[in-house]
Amino acid sequence: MDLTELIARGRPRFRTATAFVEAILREAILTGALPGGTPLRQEELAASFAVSRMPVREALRQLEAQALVDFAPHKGAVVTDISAADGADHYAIRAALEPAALRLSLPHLTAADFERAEGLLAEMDAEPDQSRLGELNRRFHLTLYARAGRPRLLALVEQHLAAADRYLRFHFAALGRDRMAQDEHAAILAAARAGDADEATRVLRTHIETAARDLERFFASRTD
Amino acid sequence: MDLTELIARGRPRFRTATAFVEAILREAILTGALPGGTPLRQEELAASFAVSRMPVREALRQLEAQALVDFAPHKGAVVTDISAADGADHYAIRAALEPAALRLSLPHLTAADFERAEGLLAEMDAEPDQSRLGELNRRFHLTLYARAGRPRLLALVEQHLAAADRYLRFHFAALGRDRMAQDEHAAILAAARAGDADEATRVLRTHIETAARDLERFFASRTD
DNA sequence: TGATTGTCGATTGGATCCAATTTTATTAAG
DNA sequence: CTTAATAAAATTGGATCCAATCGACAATCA
Repeated sequence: MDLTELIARGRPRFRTATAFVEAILREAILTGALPGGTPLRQEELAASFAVSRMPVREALRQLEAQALVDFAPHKGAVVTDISAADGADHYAIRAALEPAALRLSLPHLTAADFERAEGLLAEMDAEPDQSRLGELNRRFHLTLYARAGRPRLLALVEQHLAAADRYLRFHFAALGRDRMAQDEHAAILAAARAGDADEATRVLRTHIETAARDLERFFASRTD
Repeated sequence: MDLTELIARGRPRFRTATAFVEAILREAILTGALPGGTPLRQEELAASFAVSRMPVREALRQLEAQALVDFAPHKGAVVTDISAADGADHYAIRAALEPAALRLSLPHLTAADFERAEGLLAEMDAEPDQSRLGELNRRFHLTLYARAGRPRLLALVEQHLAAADRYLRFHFAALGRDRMAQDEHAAILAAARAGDADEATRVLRTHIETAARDLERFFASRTD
């Protein structure tokens, strides 16, 4: 288990030990540093974080509610496994939520927002580090939804965008970065800029559903 | 604070004290027994539940992740306030998720499922107790989505359906039970039975959006 | 030989205790 | 009388300790 790097920096950035542990663990799970199925022993984690078992326990509880770990009474916590079915589940949620968020947000997007989104696309084209692409992709999407004025909806979208990051590496493995759908991103941005909500949400939904199908195909070919 | 009745029965139904506390608190919040804004003192709750403060803390953490309580460091937990904005947020999420769930579920619904849904509508017509209507309404909706085969999506839908229950009482206060949209429910069921996914999801979305507008109007008239 | 039961080790769940922080009450100054 | 500073009380965050439960392995019996 290689959490030491993540732990080393940024300890005092957090108000409470629980928040600290929770943030680092979530990061580790979403980036794949802690793969699905990894058992999370409380004492071991507590030693790594140099805290007692209690903040670890509370952090694990919160991660459980976010569906990032599975909790079994007296058995312990395990990093939620990724699977074809789970991936399809996440993408189905994204396909439902994100077009709705975009539709609400679009009328209130400013020129500066579009500039920022376009900048993020350019960054993605130039970014060599695969692990940072997920965050850029997330920020691009969230920029377009940011003006929806629905905090809960946005929190849900952000959560499932982050969860989808766990599957992003499979897209790379299967298709390479060329297929990272930059053209689709550009099409979404263009339609949004033109104020065409129907077209923008349609392209966005297709974008997400295409990614879901790619993922499904990858898993299907892998089980052979 | 009147939790004693809820606490008294059904203590040994749960495997752990944390699960027990969490279930009762969620029930109390969703039914309105604990109104929005209520501060949740750990020691006080621990005494009520006859446990120590620790299971209370873990339960509160989980409820925080479910957006039912707000947590502030060193300040404590407070039952999340209901408001026009928050209600609109929940209904926006429902309007996005539920049609998607219905569309996935519809092709796999059986005759028995439709029977069950119809039975629930009949029960709603006959039910005099307002507090049980929320659960019946929830079960009607969930019956239609149950075959979606997407556990996470269904869990999200269930969570936000339950959250919407907190606003159901306002519908009663404003419109009375006649306006409880039984005709809309019947229309959704009829379209689903006919296998018309487009019509069923359209009516469902309208159903949710109408409820959202009613709620908004009620809040608007209330602030005068 | 195979199934069942019992014991031991490991791990989590829960309780109590202490520390840190916030809030409230109090006092002093303007 | 209001306000600022400060001290005391209340409340939460974290650590340590004990109890309960689960898993594995061994011993026993059919």
